[in-house]
Amino acid sequence: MPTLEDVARRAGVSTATVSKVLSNTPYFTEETRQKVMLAVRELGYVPNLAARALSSGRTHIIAVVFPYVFEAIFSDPLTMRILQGIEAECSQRGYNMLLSTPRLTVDGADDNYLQLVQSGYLDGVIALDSYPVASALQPVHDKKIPAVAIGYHHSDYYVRSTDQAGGCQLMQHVLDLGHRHIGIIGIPDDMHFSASRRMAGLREAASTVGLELDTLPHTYGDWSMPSGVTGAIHLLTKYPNLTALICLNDRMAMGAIQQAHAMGRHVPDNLTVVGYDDIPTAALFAPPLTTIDQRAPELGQLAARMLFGVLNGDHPESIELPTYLIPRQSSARVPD
Amino acid sequence: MPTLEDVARRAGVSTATVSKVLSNTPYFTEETRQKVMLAVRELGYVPNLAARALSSGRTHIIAVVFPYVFEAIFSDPLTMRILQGIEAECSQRGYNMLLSTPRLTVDGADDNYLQLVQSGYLDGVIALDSYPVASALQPVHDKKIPAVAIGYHHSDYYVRSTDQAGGCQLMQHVLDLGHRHIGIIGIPDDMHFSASRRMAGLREAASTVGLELDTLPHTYGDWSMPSGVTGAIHLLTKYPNLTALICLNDRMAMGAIQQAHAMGRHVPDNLTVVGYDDIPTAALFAPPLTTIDQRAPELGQLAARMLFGVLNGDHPESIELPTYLIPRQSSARVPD
DNA sequence: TGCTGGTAGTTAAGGGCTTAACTATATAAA
DNA sequence: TTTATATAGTTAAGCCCTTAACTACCAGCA
Repeated sequence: MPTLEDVARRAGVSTATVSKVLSNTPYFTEETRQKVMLAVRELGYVPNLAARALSSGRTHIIAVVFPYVFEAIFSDPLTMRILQGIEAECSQRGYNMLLSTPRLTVDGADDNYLQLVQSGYLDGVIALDSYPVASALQPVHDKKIPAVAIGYHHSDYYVRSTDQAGGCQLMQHVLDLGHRHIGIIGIPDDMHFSASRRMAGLREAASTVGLELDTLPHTYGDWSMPSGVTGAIHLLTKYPNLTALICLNDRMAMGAIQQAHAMGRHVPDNLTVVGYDDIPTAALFAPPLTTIDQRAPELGQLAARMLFGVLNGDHPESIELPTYLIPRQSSARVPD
Repeated sequence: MPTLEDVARRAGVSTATVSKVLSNTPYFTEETRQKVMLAVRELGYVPNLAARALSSGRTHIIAVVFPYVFEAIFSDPLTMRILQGIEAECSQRGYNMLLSTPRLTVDGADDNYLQLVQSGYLDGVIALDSYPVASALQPVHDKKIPAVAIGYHHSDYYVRSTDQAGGCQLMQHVLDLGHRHIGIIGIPDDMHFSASRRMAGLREAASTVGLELDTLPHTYGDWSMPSGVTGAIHLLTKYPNLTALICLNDRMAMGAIQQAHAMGRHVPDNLTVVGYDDIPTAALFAPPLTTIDQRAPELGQLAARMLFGVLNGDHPESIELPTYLIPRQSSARVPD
């Protein structure tokens, strides 16, 4: 592989000149530029990124961090949509995405991840940071690496969805349809910040009609579809008079609907079920799912833009992205 | 940040000793090892990966390449499952995954990708390489970087699913249920190798009952759900006597089912629809989808294992992974 | 004329690690 | 006793690039 020196020799200039021409520094004659570029092309020169990284301290790699907590992060369709948003920005700016999935426990992240963060390999980090158990960005902040959080752990820069408002919209929708016997399939409060915000939203909306959230029948799942099934069994058996089920994500809602059907309840005639996230499948489900769109790709895209802003020395404002109620056929007016 | 030299000074040995102890070279007294490790711990030393890469030529980074052709790769749930398999192996071996999504056209891949491949950043590459338009691994092979293909482009090492056998199983299932008026929603042959293999499988099975595949009504989609809707409109309108629809992936099948319902056909009583891939949603769909499981996570995992084999100087055997028919409720015996 | 300041390019010092080549000692074999 | 060999550690070159500091030149101006 040709090196800078080869190019310099061929172009009849110093390596410094080549380096500077390539990084588009001013103060060079057009002629020198041409000479250098010609040599680069003739030799098929491509800079060695490791050398560049060592010498300049910039790797052009950003890490995208999806912590692994109680569930493989890859089973969540949201992950991909966020990733897609980030990818679009990175590829446009010539940055590379390193995908890291640290195992996160109360003791913090695993050693592999810690090493990676300390290794000097990363120009910046974007992390899904919403697990109360620990912050994936902690070691990143300690090392003073530019970082953007998607979520609720403390970070100078973050993007997040207005989860509380989303929860509020969802409950409001159900209440507007006349439901008062409402069951909740949630997530343990200490598992996920977004979940507890959504719960707070539910509580807020419920209180406007004098309903106390904590008195409503509720159970906990783990985001997965099967846990929605289990949750529905529990609630519908114990509280057969329920007319609506609010689930904190779409996959649990889909599980709940499936189980409701299996138990002879018809959705939505006989039972309203709503979810959260608007994953691609939600629209295709039978019945199509009423849910909250939290604009996941935008979340990723904005996080990436913010990070590049920080890398350029800016101090971008953190962002809260609004949510949108997507009413579909899984929710209906309470039967008289 | 402490460097090797700091550690060496503190431990009272040379930098070479530290380096070798850390990389677990033989010929050191237990005492020296302890001294070095102690100094490492006391200083919180973490090797600088860029320096290590520059000097050793190994970065501990492998690229996972999902080319971008006519559809954002992130909209395919398969992608994630493959990624999951790869991730499991990498994290276990302390390798990092760089996610790259080159834009692939007849002129080859985009410059960003080409640069990345040439940059010396990559110890190895795993690529989804099934697009006839171009091979994402071409530049990787040219550069003699160890690589494993998931797909059909030429590569010394590859894993692939037995797509033809899968197509065969799918058609056989439909034939066994007594269907003879069968419509196909496929993919243009020159779009995707796997798709054309699956078609070959359909053809093979059809011929065993004297049915000529090319005489069957067929149309083309692009893997997406909406294209399944369009395909179903086309086929069911023009050929109302069809009793079965074979779709080359699940998303198109789900679109087709949705459209069939909209047109007053009941699946499966009135129309059998089958898909391919067994994406997570397939089991949750209404009705649950009969499909082919191609073991995507294993595909990823095996590819990663193979790559690490190659990196260790082995010459692993390429692998063809069998497919499994998953009969569910979207297919039924042809009505008399 | 002498000075300032902008333009064009060079020199050379790192950046932090790996590793080939070497030295030095202890042990075993001849 | 000498020689070969395994063990234990060191020295220093090299990986390829960036960049601070420097030289050299020229135009403009008091």
